Amino acid sequence: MTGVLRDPRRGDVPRTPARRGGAPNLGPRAAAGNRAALLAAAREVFGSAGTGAPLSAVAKRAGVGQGSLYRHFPERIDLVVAVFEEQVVAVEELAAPPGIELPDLLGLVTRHAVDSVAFVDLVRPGVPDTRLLPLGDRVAVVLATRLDDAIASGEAPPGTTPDDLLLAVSMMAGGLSGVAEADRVRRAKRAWELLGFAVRIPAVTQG
Amino acid sequence: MTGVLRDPRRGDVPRTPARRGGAPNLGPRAAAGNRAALLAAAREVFGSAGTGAPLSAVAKRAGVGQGSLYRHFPERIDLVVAVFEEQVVAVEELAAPPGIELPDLLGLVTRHAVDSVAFVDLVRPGVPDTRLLPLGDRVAVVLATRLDDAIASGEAPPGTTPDDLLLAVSMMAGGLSGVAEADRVRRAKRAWELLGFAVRIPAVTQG
Amino acid sequence: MTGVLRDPRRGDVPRTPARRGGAPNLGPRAAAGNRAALLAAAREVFGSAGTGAPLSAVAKRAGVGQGSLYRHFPERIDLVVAVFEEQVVAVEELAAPPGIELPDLLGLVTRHAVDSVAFVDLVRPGVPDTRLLPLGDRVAVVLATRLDDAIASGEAPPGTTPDDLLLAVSMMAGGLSGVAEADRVRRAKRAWELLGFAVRIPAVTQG
Amino acid sequence: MTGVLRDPRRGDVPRTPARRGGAPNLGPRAAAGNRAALLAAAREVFGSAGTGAPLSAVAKRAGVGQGSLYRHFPERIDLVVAVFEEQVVAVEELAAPPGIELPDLLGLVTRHAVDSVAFVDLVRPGVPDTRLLPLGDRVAVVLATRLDDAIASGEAPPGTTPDDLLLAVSMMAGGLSGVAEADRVRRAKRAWELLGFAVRIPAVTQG
DNA sequence: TATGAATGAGGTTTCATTCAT
DNA sequence: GATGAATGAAACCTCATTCAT
Repeated sequence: MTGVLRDPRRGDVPRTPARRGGAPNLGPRAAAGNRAALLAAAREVFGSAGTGAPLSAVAKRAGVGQGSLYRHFPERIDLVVAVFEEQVVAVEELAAPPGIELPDLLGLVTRHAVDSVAFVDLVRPGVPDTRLLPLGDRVAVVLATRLDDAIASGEAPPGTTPDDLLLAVSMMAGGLSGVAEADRVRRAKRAWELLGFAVRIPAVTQG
Repeated sequence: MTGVLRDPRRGDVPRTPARRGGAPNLGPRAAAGNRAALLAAAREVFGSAGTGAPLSAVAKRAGVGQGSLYRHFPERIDLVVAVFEEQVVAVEELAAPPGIELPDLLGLVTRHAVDSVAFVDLVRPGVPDTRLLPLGDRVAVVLATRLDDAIASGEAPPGTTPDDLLLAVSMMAGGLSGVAEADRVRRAKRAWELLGFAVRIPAVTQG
Repeated sequence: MTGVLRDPRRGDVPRTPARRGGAPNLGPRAAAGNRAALLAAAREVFGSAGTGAPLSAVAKRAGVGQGSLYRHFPERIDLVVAVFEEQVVAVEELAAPPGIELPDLLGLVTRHAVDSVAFVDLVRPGVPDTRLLPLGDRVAVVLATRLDDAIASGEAPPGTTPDDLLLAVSMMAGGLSGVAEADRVRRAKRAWELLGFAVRIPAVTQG
Repeated sequence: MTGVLRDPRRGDVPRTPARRGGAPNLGPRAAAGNRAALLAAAREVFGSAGTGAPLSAVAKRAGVGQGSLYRHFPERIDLVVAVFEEQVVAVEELAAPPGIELPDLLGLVTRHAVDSVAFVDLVRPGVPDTRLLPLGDRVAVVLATRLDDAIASGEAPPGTTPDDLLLAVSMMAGGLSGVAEADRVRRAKRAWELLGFAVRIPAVTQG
């Protein structure tokens, strides 16, 4: 009862009860919906303000209490990873059928980059956290499977290595950073032209 | 008694977020077991982190939902009282047979104090809640029954009053607060020496 | 500009300017006064709520912004140490003149304990932070200088060691914890009687 | 460029709280030197932590009071502009003599990008502040003067427009973001290869 | 009745900005 | 003109408590 330097947030200090009107507690049924809402909100917030955006903004946009955000995603990185994971999965799924070619894959990646400033963070090496690297690797693996065909058909420059693919993606994304929404697609297309890659950018985000 | 509080940041988080039907709801049959588990968990958590420890830690350690904790113990003080009650009962039971003497009783109380930082809360007057006082009184009553004999046999200083007994107990406990587990027993023994009381500390908590 | 997982508090997120009416900025001249006010506030807040009390309460009671508190005392322990340091210095100063005896020193320590629940934290070993130990040691050193005389004159029990002095102090303080203000002095006196020490408790805190 | 941001929690704290007359106030004579120190500090801090880094870190690294920073650069953007301006001037000066070619200019720009994460902010359009655009334009103007010669000599791809030059620069910078210091030059070189430009990167920042 | 998720108040800490000296 | 302290808004995170299932 008289501990020195205990965690001060735990202790003799009386807390006032929570819950005094406000949003109703919808119970556990809201869990899945809340998680989805948080992901969607994070996608938008991170997309426009970067992955360092205030988490309180994410919670607010999701219409969810701060505590719920932390229950689902205890650390910022958990949320970041979850957001990127969705996009990586989308790329992997797109690559599943055999007829898909590199321009389609680059196109989807480009679409994600156009929709979210934060996407660059995924494909660049040297990132501080270990859980992002595997995601970048997964993208690299998928892209690499179509590289030889693309070079053969002139849709990628000869001499392109798998590493170059990720470099090219981050360069394309770099060309978008700070660019107004309306100009992004045009800039992205020109970036790929300068790099000598063919791309087919879908109209809307798939998955 | 060790490692009671795991990193709380990792605590309540659902690993598989929308998993339905996680732990089996045993219904009413679990009630008695849950109550016991909560008490045991509270004894350990309060023992190492004080009676102000997070209740979520108690529920987690008991392997019980938060709601169940609140059903059994609507307020924090209910849980605190229940935990102390166990110890008081143990003292009373120890005192039942006629051959038991003051050093045995003080020894058991000391054992409780050594095992739990929170025990001081019980034996000191002026505590914010009124339900702790009767518990302290019950201890006082039990101890007082053996006081005269103890004085007569030199196991307590002459002139000791019943009030002094509780004061001495809280002094002994004060000498323990903040002391590492390993040193507690030694310190407790020296404390009783300084006070001039004989004690016989049992090896493990009885009851 | 697009760093992943930078410290989120530093970044692209626009901040709104501070300073919109409120307390006037009195300039650096307020520094010394603020520090003193913070110390006084901490003494009171820690004294009644323990050293784990909310720092915001300290800042508020001092009439000082949160930021100023952190400028002067970047971590909680800095404030705790500063508060205790004052009391230790007071004991050391009291001990300076030759005529002072152990009962006077114990009396001052008792006065501090009576005035502040938190004082126990200082004299007990095993405390998590390394900066508190030296303060406890300083008290021990001062008290030890008068121990032999005190034993010789019957003001301390024969066989008392310097270590016992600190144990006795924390026992006395333990006897006070949770006790209402009005009863503290009486309890402290009785505690010292039980321990067999003579004390002379001053009427008000010196220093 | 390394270890720019010391632990901020230890930062502005007064070690000796009430010490009067700490650093000597040199008065107006310090003005020019302070401005230069602030610029140098900002270059390093922004270079490693981005243009959103704490201004207090800049002031501290410059060894200058917070107030002085605000006197010289009332808003963050003023400091950002001033930092970039230096680099633009360096490019312009490099371009002054007639023998200089596009690979030299791109090389200098690349050097700046390699040395500073924040350089991307300059060459991308759509940046929130209007005062960065002119700087980007000045770079564009300078680069454009050598474009035709570069195309003619095969040092730039045929069909490159002046706009493409800035896009290419921001792409190269995008390829660097988040990359460890040691790998930057290698990545930058490969980026220019993918883009089909010749560059001559100087060993150290000029100007 | 048990479960476990939701909520939000309140504590901590940082940092942009102002201002007396 | 320089200094360095003050201020407070806002972000972070925890945890007591409620409530749908």
